[in-house]
Amino acid sequence: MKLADLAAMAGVSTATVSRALSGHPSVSKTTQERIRALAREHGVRPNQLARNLRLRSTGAIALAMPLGHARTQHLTDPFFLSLLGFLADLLVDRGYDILLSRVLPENDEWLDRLVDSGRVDGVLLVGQSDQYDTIERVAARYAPLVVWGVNRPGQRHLTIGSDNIRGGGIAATHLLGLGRQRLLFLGDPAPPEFAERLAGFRDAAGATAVEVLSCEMDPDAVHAAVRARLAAGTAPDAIFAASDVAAMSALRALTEAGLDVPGDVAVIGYDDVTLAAHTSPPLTTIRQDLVTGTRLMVETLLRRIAGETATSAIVPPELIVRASA
Amino acid sequence: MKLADLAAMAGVSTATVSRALSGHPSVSKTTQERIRALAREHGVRPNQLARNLRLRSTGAIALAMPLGHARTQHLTDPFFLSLLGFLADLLVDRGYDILLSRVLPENDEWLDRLVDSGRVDGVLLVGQSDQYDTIERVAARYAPLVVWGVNRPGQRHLTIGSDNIRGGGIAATHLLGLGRQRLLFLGDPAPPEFAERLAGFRDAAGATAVEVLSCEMDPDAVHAAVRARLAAGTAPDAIFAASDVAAMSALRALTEAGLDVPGDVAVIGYDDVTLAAHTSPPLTTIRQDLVTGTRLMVETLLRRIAGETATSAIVPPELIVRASA
DNA sequence: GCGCGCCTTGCAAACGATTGCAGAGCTGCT
DNA sequence: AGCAGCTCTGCAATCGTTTGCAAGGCGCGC
Repeated sequence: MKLADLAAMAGVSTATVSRALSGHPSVSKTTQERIRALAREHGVRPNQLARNLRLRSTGAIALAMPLGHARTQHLTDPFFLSLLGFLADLLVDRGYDILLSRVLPENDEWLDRLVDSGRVDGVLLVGQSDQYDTIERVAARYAPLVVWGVNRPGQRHLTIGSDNIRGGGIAATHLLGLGRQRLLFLGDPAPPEFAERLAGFRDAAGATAVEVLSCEMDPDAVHAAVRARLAAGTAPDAIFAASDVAAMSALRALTEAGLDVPGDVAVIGYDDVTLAAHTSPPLTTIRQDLVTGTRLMVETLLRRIAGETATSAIVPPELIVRASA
Repeated sequence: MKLADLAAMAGVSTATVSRALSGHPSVSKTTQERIRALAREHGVRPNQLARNLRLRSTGAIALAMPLGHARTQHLTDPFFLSLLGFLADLLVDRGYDILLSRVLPENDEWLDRLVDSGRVDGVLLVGQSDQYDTIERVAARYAPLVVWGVNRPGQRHLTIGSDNIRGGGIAATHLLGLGRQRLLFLGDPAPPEFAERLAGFRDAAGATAVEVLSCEMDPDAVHAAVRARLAAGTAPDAIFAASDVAAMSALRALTEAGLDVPGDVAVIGYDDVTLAAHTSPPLTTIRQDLVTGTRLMVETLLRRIAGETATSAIVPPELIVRASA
């Protein structure tokens, strides 16, 4: 049932109906009441699509995770899911809906399509993956875009993220403090955030060599990689995993190989997902403060939507010492 | 940049541009190529809103969780989040976007607004909460609506869900088999799925009395409720929690009270969320098969969108025995 | 009695796409 | 030459709102 139908029934124009329903002051109290009552009675609900088209605003925010590197990584990834959960709560509280969008960057148009589709008022991206240049290009012409990820010097697009270099450094320092000497970085060093974690790790390791075990971030792939590595020769005595999920796969592979954690091998993860506190042994990890981070993302985005200025921000990572290292 | 602009540049009508971009056979190869090239060069991307309005289809599915009972329950709830993850993967694979929608049922219009907004081609609901009647009413006039929840005799709306009565029964049987006598059901018995779990539990308990500790499903509330109950008098020797999250809160309260699980009190949860395997002790629980469940939801919904018939379905629950009971 | 201003309401133009129908131009056949 | 038939393109309506502008009706003051 559309406004025009109601207008016909009420014997007025659709213009009047529209104004009555939106409480426009220029329509008389009596007509307003009459139309309101009629609308309730017949269950009239304006088509949002038409409304959005006319108003050029939608009340929706797009949320996407570019899966450039890890095609196999799914939305079921715990880190993404909890980020999503926090963001969803915050946005819903502010009256926005969330468009969870399809992103498989087969070409460099995906982000253009998203921002130009007219379906959303702003875009939130989780991770830059291998799409840094695309994001940079689009951000130059489209303001309401905020990314969870790394911030490089001279970067144009707004990011909120944890200090990955620092986080990597903290991990290395902690492991060295435990007297570990054969350090191994586990994960895909290609995505920017992981690259920074590795860089910070190497930096703080100083003279101590860092072995890199590069693999896809999918749990089975990580598990297989670690198992192969353990079969290949002298085990490391410390593993710094690029994510908690990777760390958990490592834990499993180590246990299966009969190695004790942290006795034989210390393991440290990244993210502090909810699960990390419950693995056995409980995972020592570098926490990303998602409560603060997601709040900043939403605030920054809303500021940009309102046409105000905003800046990137970095939330400090924190070492959470549990039992695995 | 809209089609009309491109049309002006190319010296043709917007009609031709539209047809060229959509590969309509009635526009000549040469014009098609020329317009395509021009479009690429100037980054023309059709406004989806206008397109959807005209076509009366959107390529998006709404996903919502009515929070009638548990106002405090957030989207960060692990069960909802993993359901969301599975659904998102499935829908995205089929080319649909997901509109994660604001649902706070302050009145009984929320679902009408969602289906009449024109923004989605179909609606997926997680849980019926206290909105059973509303859902029933809307389903009578709106076909593409599928709900995760309970199925009652004579129900009109399509549901996919696990057999909660059976699940409750399995829990009771297992606990009685362990020789437990003082059974306690923990959770809010109001939402239909929880009510059924309790009913099945009671039924299978037979002559053995079942105490009900009713509380909000928010973790802190559950924890407080269990603590108060333990302080109040003789502890139960078995707890059946309405969800894994509630079970985990119970675990914490029991440990704090110096009780051993499962020595003093056996604990059994519901859902088998990822976390359940990693609590200490690992949680015995009733698994809901989400892989099958979500696949059925999506298939059923797509069938309804296509105008075909479809029926409700029930996936069997399964007892996962770990260490807590 | 007339004109001014106020209160309501309606007309019609947006918003930006898609598509049925008609017509323009061309070829080819008789 | 004339006409049928085919290929391509454009006109204009349509989807369902919102809103600037203008106008109708009415009261009131002079």
